[in-house]
Amino acid sequence: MSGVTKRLYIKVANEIIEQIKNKQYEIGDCIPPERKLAEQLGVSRTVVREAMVYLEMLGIADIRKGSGVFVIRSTPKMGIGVAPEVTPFEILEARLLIEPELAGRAAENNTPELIAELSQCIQMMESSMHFSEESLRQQTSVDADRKFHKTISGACNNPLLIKFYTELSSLHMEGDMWMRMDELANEPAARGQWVNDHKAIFNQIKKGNSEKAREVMYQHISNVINEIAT
Amino acid sequence: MSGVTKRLYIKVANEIIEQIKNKQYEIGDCIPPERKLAEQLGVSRTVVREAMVYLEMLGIADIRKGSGVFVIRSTPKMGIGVAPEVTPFEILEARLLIEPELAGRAAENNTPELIAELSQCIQMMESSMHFSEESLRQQTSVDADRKFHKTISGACNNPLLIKFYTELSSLHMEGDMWMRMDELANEPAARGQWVNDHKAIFNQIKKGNSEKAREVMYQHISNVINEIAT
DNA sequence: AAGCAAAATTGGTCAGTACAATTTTTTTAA
DNA sequence: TTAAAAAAATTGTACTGACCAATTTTGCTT
Repeated sequence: MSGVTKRLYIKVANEIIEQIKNKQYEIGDCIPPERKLAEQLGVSRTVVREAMVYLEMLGIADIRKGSGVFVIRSTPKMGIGVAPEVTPFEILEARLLIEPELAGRAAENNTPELIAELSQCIQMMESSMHFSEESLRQQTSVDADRKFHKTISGACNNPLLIKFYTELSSLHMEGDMWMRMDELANEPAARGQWVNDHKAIFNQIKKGNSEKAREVMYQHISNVINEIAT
Repeated sequence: MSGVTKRLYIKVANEIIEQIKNKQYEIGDCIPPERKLAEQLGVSRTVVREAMVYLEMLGIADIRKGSGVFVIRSTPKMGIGVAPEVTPFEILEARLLIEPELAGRAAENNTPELIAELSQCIQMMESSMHFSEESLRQQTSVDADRKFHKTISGACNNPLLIKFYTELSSLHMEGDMWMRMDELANEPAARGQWVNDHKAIFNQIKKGNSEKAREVMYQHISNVINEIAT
């Protein structure tokens, strides 16, 4: 084990993970009971329990009351792990790959409900353009944009792709990406382009033209990249 | 809060998350101290602490000794969250989207080190074909395949895409996907095709032809899908 | 008003106790 | 001898009270 860790339970958890990787405990085995672990590692049962909560979240341990703690895997399960450091540009690169596929799939699964939802988003975008109050206008257009893209992702019929999009989306909201995108959406010229992009995407999805839908979505993300880059 | 949850700390954590979403605590605020929370929710401080470990892992809480627990976000940060239920076919669909892009980018960043590593993988694959011992043959070829694709992903210069590939890869290893892929790789005919696919990918990356690299990778994944589907 | 020291607050850790679910052992009866 | 039932041991779950360490707040001194 390396480095100084703030909380003890992290140390304990890492210790156990290391032991698992060293094949001291195989997958399917159960690790020593809390009381023994506490004694072995020279810590209280409290921190061992916290370490178990940690290992359980990582998907490494399966805790069974009355039986013991069993090893499921040696590395954190998918969906869990450190989030990589990413730049806004890298996010957009990933969107450029993922979103056209989502749009294409949405076009292939263009149910009336989907069309209705997307149509509502477009209406929101258009009406927001004439709002007098600036802050409300921004909020409305941002909300509409998020819902538009999220709705499309939901229609792709592949939970993995949905998850990938969700991760991308959450990254946007974390940083100041949205603010910068709002800024550009503020300039009336860009604003028009922005709404037109979404309309084009909507129309191709509505028509069920998946190939075109992919194209216009690609173009849309490209536009966003260009406008942010300038 | 809905449903019966086994562990108390999950209940407590969900309760707090709900309160955050209901704007009882804003982002940046600090939630009540452990002792008060324990009293309010009618549980012991122990389970409140476990709930805090949970919230900290979710990226929702920032725990500062001596100060308090501060709210960072209202939803789990990227990279954290339940893994969706996916079928093998959905995994391959996602690979069909991601991996050609990775191959294309690898072709654009084809450093000598990359070529050397990939070349090594190809050699492993070829030599494994003549192994007499069956189990060793399988293990070697599977290892080589994993390393080949992983190496390519590492060359894409985008941590997000790397993470996506890593998640896909981990999903493969969880289920029995690899076993099925091994089965098909066992049949000598498919085995030759399989090695040829990788050679073709390698050659295009080596040549720096990103467009062709995308194509052959797409073809490779498609082949895998077809052979598994039959 | 500014600086500093004491006190209060708050998370981190510990030890011990009781309880509930499960597993193992022992007992009992066929 | 075997199989079912009962008892005991094991193991995770939860609670309590105490003490420590880092931080913040308070209040006093200058």
